[in-house]
Amino acid sequence: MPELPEVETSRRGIAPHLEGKNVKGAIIRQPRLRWSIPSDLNDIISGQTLHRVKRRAKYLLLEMDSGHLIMHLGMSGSLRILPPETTPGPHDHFDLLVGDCCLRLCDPRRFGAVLWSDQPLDQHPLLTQLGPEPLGDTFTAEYLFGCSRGRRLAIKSFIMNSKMVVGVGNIYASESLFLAGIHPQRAAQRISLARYKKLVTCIQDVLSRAIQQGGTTLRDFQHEDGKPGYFTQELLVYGQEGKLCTQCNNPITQRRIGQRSSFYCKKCQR
DNA sequence: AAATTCTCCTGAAGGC
DNA sequence: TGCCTTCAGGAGAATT
Repeated sequence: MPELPEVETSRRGIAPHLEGKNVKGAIIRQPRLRWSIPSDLNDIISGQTLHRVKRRAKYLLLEMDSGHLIMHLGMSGSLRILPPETTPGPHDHFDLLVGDCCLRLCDPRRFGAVLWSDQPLDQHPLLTQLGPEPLGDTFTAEYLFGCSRGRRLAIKSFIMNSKMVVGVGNIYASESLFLAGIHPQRAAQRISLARYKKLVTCIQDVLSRAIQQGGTTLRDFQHEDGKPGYFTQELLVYGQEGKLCTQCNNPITQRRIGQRSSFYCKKCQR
C-alpha cells in the first residue's frame, strides 16, 4: 500500500534511469485504471525530453517539455525499471519507454492512475486541494492545531485527510499515533497544542525512518529493481493485533475507524 | 461546512 | 477440492 515513503522510494529509484533521457513512447495494455489513460498519450510524449522526476503528495510527476505525466500507485501499484523486451505479466498495464529502458507500472487492483497535464501543475484539479507536505517547513503543530478547531472526527481520520496533510496513509497514521501516545479515535478538537507538537514530530520521524528503510512491503510494493522495503520489520502496531505492546506488554487492539482498520495500544494511547 | 458512505478492482484468506 | 463470502485500501465523488 504505497504511502509517501513508498512513493518517495520509487521516485528516488527511477529518477536516475529517466532524467535527461529521450521519451521513446508509451505502451498502454490496460487503459482502465482509476481513470482512463489518455489514448493519445503515445503521440503526445514521443520525442520529448524527460527532465525531472518530482513528487507531490503521493503523485509522481514526470516533467517533460510540454507538460507532466502524472502517476499514482493507488494501493497496489509498483514501478520497475526493466529492459524494454521484458515479457509483461498480467497486471503490467503501462510502459513508459525512456532512453534504453522501460518504466513499467504493475497494478493488480488498478486503483492507480496515469494522466497527462499540459497546464501549470498548481492548477491541476488533483493537486490544488492538497495540504502541506509532512516533511516540509509549513507542516507545523500550530497549523494542525488551528485546522483541528471545531473538528470532531477521529484524529486518525483527520491526519489521513490529504487536505490537512498529504502522504499519511493507513499504516503510518497508526504508527504515528502510537508513537505520540494519542488514541486514534480521539476527536481532533480535543487534542492540545502540546500534543500536536508531539504528533507532528512523530509523523515526521516515522516517515523519515520509513524512507531510510526503503518503505514498507506488505503485499505488492517493491522497488524499481524488484527488492522489498524493510520498514515492515519496524512496524510497532500496524498488523500487530494480539502481539504485545513494545511499551507496556498489553496486547495491541484492532478496530475499524472511518472504514479503515486501525491498530493501537489501549493503555499507552489516550 | 463537516462527516460519512460509496465506488473503482483483484487476490488472499476463511468458512463450509 | 471448490465455491462462496469477507476483507484489504487511496481518495475523489456522492450523499447525509
